[in-house]
Amino acid sequence: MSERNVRVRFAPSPTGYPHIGNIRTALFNWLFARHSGGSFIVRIEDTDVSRKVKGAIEAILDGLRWLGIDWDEGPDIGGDYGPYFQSQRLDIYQKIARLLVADGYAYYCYCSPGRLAKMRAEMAERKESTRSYDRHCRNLSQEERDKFEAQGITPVVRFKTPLDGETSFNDLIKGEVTFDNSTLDDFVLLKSDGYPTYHLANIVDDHLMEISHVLRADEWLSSTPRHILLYSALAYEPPLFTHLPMILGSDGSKLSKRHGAVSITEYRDQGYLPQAMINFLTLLGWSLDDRTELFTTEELVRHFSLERISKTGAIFSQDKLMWMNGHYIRNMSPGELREHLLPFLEKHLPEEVKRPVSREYVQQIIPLIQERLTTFKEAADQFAFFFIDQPDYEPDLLLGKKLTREAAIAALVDALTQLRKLTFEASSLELALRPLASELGMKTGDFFGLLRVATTGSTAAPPLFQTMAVLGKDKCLKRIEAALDKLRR
RNA sequence: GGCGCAUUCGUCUAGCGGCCUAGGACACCGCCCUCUCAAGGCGGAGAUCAGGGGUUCGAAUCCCCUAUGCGCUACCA
Repeated sequence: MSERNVRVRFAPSPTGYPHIGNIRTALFNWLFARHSGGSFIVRIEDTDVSRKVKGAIEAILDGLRWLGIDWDEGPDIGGDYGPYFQSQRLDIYQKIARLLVADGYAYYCYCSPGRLAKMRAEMAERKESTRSYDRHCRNLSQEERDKFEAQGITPVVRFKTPLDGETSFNDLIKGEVTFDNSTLDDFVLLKSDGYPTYHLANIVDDHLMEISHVLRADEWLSSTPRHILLYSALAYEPPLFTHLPMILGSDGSKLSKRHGAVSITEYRDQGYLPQAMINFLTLLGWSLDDRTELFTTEELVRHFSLERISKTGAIFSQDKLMWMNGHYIRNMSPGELREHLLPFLEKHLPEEVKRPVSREYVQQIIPLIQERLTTFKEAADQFAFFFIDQPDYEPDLLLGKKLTREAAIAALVDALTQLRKLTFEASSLELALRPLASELGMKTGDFFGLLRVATTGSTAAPPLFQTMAVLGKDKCLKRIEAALDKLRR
């Protein structure tokens, strides 16, 4: 097996949005494939008809594409091992299920969902250690079977799990894991609607598609002995298993919607960079050493190794993601940043702002906002004052803590007369305004603070003179006049 | 309940018997820079390595027990 080429797969189920945890699994598979020069395959596990969600496949694939994760075989591009939709491989699973029954490794079960539910309820009530199928149909006589068939019941196919012995396997990160067969139940292989369960389809396809390594989430560890048993019943050679630590929510349980955004597309829409997501997600469960944590994708591919995947689940830290995203934004060229930012501004700036948003103008504000950004969507709100007509704020904001109304008015009036005479460049603005502060008997900080609120509507903004220069004389004078109005009212 | 996996600063992690009086990063606090906010620089606080037994000259690192957490326990994946 180890001599074989690396062939790994990402096998999402189209039952919802592209969950961050699933995407991370895809990412690890992809990194491993690219690192070892193997193949990365996408296979759609659409065997649950009732839970199928329209548009889910495209959303998942889009998420991967956005991150730059590409595949060598898959639903859209095909490949030598297709089809890559399990719903198109039903005949294969059915044939193998029949084979398993014929060989005595599986059997037909006619139990109704109702009987099963009742049985489990009773078991729970009696506090029995086992809460799974009671093997009612495991040893049905031909006669009994005929009776059920005559009633028109479509059976499911169940695996005939060995009653004793144990099953163990060597997980590449967990090591040797052993289960008593007696703790395993006779799980369903083929449902009554003719679709296979995960267990059957997974094993059959991994074998047929010559998958060499299975890297999947930790939650699968418990079903691995069933899979091993199936491989052996089918006389297939099992792949190498690696169970990945899970991504957890802030309370330490499996990351889910109640923890906040869990779909990769939400992060895209909030204005996170693919590079930041890749870097961050990889570090949730993998590390190179004791200090490196900023990686390009190429570096990740170069260094990635199964041995350095950690064993424990990791809590998803929004804080660190935001820091990392800010880091990548700061490292962009102004032109790149502008192109990334523009669509977000178009979409999220207040309606009153004329569209299309001016590229040249955005180019001008980039140097002022670049180091202040953490996400693009946030920029549309935080720096809207650059675009709108008049910022909206409470008059008291102009006064701050120590300024009296009279002093503020006097300062703004003087500033206005000075400003009217000036050309709006950062240097000339500073040259005129700095002395004015002392003439007014104000500290520069207080005076500039006042002007900052008047011109931007906020106490926190990029450097004042540059901001005013970009805003332009006309806008600044109008805003200061408006500020005076607020104070006099 | 049963089975399985896990357990190092609040969080992500380094550590695979002596280099550890446990290193880095995010977050937090302070200082510097400074017109505010950031960014950046410097510094600080923060983990008796879940607890208890062993093994060893020596254990965060190996073994056992306990506790806790998480996962699985569907005709879902």
